[in-house]
Amino acid sequence: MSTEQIPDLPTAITPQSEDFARWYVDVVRRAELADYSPVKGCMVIRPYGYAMWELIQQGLDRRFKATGHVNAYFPLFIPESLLMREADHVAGFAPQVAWVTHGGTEKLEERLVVRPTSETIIGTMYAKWVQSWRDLPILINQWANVVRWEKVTRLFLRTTEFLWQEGHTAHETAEEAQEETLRMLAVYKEFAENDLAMPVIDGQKTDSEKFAGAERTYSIEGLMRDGRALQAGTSHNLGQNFAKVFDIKFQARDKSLQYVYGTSWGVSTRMIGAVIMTHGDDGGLILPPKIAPYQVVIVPIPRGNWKETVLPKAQAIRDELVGRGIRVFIDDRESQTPGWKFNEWELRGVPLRLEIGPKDIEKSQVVLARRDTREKSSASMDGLVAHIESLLATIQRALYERALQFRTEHTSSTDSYDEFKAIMEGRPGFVVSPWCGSPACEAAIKTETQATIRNIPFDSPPAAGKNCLKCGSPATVHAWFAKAY
RNA sequence: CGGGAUGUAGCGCAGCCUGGUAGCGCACUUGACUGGGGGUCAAGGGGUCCCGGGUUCGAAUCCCGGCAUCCCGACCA
Repeated sequence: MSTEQIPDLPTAITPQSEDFARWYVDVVRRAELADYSPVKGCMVIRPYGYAMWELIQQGLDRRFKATGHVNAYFPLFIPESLLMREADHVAGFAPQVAWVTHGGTEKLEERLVVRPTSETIIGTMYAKWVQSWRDLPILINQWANVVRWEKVTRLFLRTTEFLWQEGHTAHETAEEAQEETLRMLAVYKEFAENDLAMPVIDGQKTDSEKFAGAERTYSIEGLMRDGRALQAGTSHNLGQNFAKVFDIKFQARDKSLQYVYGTSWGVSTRMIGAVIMTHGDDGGLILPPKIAPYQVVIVPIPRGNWKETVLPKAQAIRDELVGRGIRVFIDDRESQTPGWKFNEWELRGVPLRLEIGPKDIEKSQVVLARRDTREKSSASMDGLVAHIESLLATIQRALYERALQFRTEHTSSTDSYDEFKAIMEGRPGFVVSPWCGSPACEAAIKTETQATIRNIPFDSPPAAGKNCLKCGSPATVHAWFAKAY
């Protein structure tokens, strides 16, 4: 079996090195993942992009169910008085909510907000549903859209309306709530690494970056190919904050009246943006097989009476692959040449392309082209399905390894602020540095370098004996800094 | 909300300085030949030149006002 490297060809896409932001938009639009809409700040998720979201949903939903959660649906509208109850929550979200003031022509007695997140409305319902410790825990997830009136929007990363899931749980004890918070963060990490092939740093957010109304916030953070970090998921331990405000009380085993301990956790369509920027190259999108709408695209080579010879063979292969649960598309359009299709499907990130023509049929083989390595090789028809299955698994693994290597190469550590500043100006990425825990130092670093603390990883090295990067006083932890989206 | 730029065919742009029939590339339609890395030829369709006002015989072009979008900063999944 011979292997050859596919030659580079110019695409309609701005190279990453020239302008990463533009590369990103070019890819999203040319790959037909999403498009701008006439509505300010809102995008249309096109079928190809939505198929990715459906695969992400399936992967996560299966994991949520496996950890005991069930799905439900709560209203899109939240009365003003509910949103306003929790002080920190109000301060965090009031500036960016959309208001509904009229129903038809009539002015509403009480304004409604379009949910920016659902802690308040769900908390209100939990107060009705919980009386006894026997009613706990409540483990509910919701797949929904939310609206946040952001000033700046970017396709998938930050739009006025976006799709997400939000889990909201209520527990008997603080320990249980903390376990749940960390359990779901671990689910996110495992999903990101296994299905998205995106290595992430899991850890705790600093106070200044934590969710409005939470006691503790945790996140997973990925590193994009331009060296900027992206928060890909968050999990919050709400303590008893919302329980006290919404009066979610239960009678405990010792007959006393107690407030529940809450958590909430979410990931959004932003994950699609994360995948694009973790794996993509100048040829366009590169999709991990597990979330690729088409894992294999078959391009039949139209020659002579190909419809009688090549096409049936391609269809037979397709049927066999589909029978094994592989997502396959035969691109038998006559309006495009094979070369055009090769480029198109590479641009759209399909992990594996299968070419089959008269020459292959003579030799009882096909040609396989990997998107990640851009290698082409021939493969025998015998055992083809098993070969493709193993290749897809190899690609999935290779993408993760490549992303992990990129992150390792773009992670440094320093105790010196001068060096820190130099790194942030030059080759960006994660920088691990000792920090005293003071919000003032954190804020000063952000102002001076644009870098923020992404989180404090669970496996962060001990900081005993170290001094804070910024102020020089004794450090309490090693924090992971980066410029972020 | 501050600083900068840009609005011309679906997309990317030229034309504007120096006013005179609205163009180019890609895409699209029809047909033929093609087809193993973005094919060739032929024939076509498509315009509120962002909006409003002004100057002028005549405005995409000059002047005034507005709006929108994008980029850079402060807020964010």
